[in-house]
Amino acid sequence: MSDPLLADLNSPQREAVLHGEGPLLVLAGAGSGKTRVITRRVAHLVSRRSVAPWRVLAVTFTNKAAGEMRDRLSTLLGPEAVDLVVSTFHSSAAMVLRREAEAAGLSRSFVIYDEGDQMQLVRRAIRESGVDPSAVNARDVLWRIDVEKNAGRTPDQVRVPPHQSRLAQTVAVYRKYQQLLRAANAVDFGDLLLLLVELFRRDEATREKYRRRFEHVLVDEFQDTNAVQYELLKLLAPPGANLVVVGDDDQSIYRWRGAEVGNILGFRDQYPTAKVVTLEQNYRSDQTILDAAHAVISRNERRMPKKLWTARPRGELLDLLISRDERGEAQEVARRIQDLRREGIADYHGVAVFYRTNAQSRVLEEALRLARIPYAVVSGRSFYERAEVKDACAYLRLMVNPRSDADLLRVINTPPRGIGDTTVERLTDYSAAQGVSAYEAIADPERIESLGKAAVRRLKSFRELVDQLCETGRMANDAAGAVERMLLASGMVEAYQIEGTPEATGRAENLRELQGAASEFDLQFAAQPKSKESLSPELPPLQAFLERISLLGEADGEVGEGKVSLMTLHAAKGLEFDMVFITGMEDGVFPHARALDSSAGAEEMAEERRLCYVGFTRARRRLFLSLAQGRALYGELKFNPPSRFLSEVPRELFGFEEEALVQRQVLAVPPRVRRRAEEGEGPVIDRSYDQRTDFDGEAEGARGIRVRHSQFGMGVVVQVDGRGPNAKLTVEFESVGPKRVLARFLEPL
DNA sequence: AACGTCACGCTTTTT
DNA sequence: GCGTGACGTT
Repeated sequence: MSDPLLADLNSPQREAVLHGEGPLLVLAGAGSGKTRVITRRVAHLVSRRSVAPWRVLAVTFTNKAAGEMRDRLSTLLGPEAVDLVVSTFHSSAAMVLRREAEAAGLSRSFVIYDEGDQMQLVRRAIRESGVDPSAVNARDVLWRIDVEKNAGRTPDQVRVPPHQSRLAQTVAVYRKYQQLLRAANAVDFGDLLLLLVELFRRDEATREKYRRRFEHVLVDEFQDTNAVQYELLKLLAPPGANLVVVGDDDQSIYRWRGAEVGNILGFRDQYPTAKVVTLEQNYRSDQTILDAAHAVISRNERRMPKKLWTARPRGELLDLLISRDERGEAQEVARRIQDLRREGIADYHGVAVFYRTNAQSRVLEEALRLARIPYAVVSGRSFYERAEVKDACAYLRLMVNPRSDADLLRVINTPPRGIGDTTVERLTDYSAAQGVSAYEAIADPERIESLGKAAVRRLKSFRELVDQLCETGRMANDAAGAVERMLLASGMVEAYQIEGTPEATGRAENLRELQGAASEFDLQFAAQPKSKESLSPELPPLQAFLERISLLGEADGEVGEGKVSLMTLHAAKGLEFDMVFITGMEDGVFPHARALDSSAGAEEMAEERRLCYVGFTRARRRLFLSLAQGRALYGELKFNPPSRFLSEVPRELFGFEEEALVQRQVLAVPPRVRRRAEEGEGPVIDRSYDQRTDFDGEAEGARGIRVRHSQFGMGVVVQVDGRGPNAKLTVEFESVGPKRVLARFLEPL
């Protein structure tokens, strides 16, 4: 037992690492060391069981996770780690698709379209598929296409029941959209997986080739896999194969992106021989935090039973912060952060503030700035989303693949060169009618009869520009040089310089930054050790760079050094902090109003609850839960009740004087609920009874009681007329003074 | 082609 | 309450 790969593992972890042949499901609770299990297992396979590194495929969801795993494996294995295939679903699929481009019906130089390109293409597909443009909405259609692709369905596989003309139209657009993608030699993110599934289904020889190659397949965050991803895994690893999936059903928070918790819950149905190992020892949080998390998550019905425990002490009690409104909340958070720092309990780096929706970040940022607390919003994107950067990328992709209509149309008049909407429309009409790409159409613009002389001339000169760029692209032996020449030839930088405004200067700087990113890439690319077993096909530097920026959002959501981190609860997954603040703990904010909607399925609420579990379990030492009594939402002031998740946490886990809060009339503890609470099992805030009918028969006695109205907030009943839910009450509100309202719109506190 | 204005609608967002 | 997209005006 002196093997250093095993020495510091607990017994289930070791069991997972040492597991021999066949499928394995590792149910890894939050903070239970799952990445450690995967990396050790891979290291063990290679160094103790003589598995060739290139026969191991480890798949993750994010580039960041893949990068971390690769780093850890390099440390464990040294140079041998180079041959391991550690990458995201999408990039490994892209690599295989490029290698097998012909069989998959693609050209090897296909480009990958992002959401903006997709949107543009959908709009065009709507126009060209003959469906009534006013009957469909491009956003909805794109969403639906994504859903179908995530489910693994091609247009032909979508079942349209009779009399569903709307769906039929959507499918027609989907079909056209696919044609346009193929014509442009482009794929979208969904295609990367779907086309590979199709290829593996159709072509047994190719499927066998990869089955043989990947003797061991390991999947991280398995709870987030969607139907196509699972299908791909099943094709690659038939029952009985060495497939190791690691995940936590309780942390499945991407259902709306197609993730299927059912994949992990039902894994044993697909892989009946799978061994199951459950990791429940948590190495991150104090017990109090784990107890709170468990109290919330255990209310979900469809989950694998497990309960985290720690060898660590109980730790501090939870803090509940209650503020008047969202600005008060932000100030309170800032104040607490300063306190923590002053008392030497935490440094900025160890503090994170989470919120349910991005819209909440603004007020928080303002308060932190005012308090001079350094912070960083972890969003993970932005740079590659800027218009000028996207334009530049469109040029780069054109250099590799001029048939890419989305890219060509994007930059045909960027910078302005007198090719207006009318000309573009005539061009696309022509190219659609002729069934050629826009690039092919402008080879000879005279053939487009509808065009005037000036337009023809301008299109010709644009075509020359594109050809020149393609030539440059072919000759380039590094990405940075190609970017530089593109920036010059396209006139982009020049146009911004002429404009001269501070904004334009900023844009020009961003373009330089892109060039900088390219040179950085070139250095890495040159230094990268290449093995002949590498899965990634040999790509010219510019193409490799493009592949990288298409598949890699940005320099992954960096948690700033010496800064407080601000992020959505979703973005928090996988991270950990000493101190965690979760703001907006109100029904309607978190859980989100959409999950509260009675028309929403219970699964929505279950997912919010999992999100809450994710949020809680990010905290190592202290967890601050914060709510505002009133909050500006969509431009109007809303008074939402405290989050139900708060009431699910046992009261003894909170470090406050309940009486004081009741006196401040912040916590609603109606007498009968209080009775249960005093018996020791009740929650702090219980609103499980139906408040709306609570005035029934008691209306006369309602005078003087405190109520809450969803619009007017807190108030006191001063007069009662009538009985039951339709009784008219006069209420003195704190915010707006006296109002007459119906009892059923009030919530007694 | 650039600007204005109006209406809408509105989580989360690994790739 | 704010940003986006669709339309209309100059």
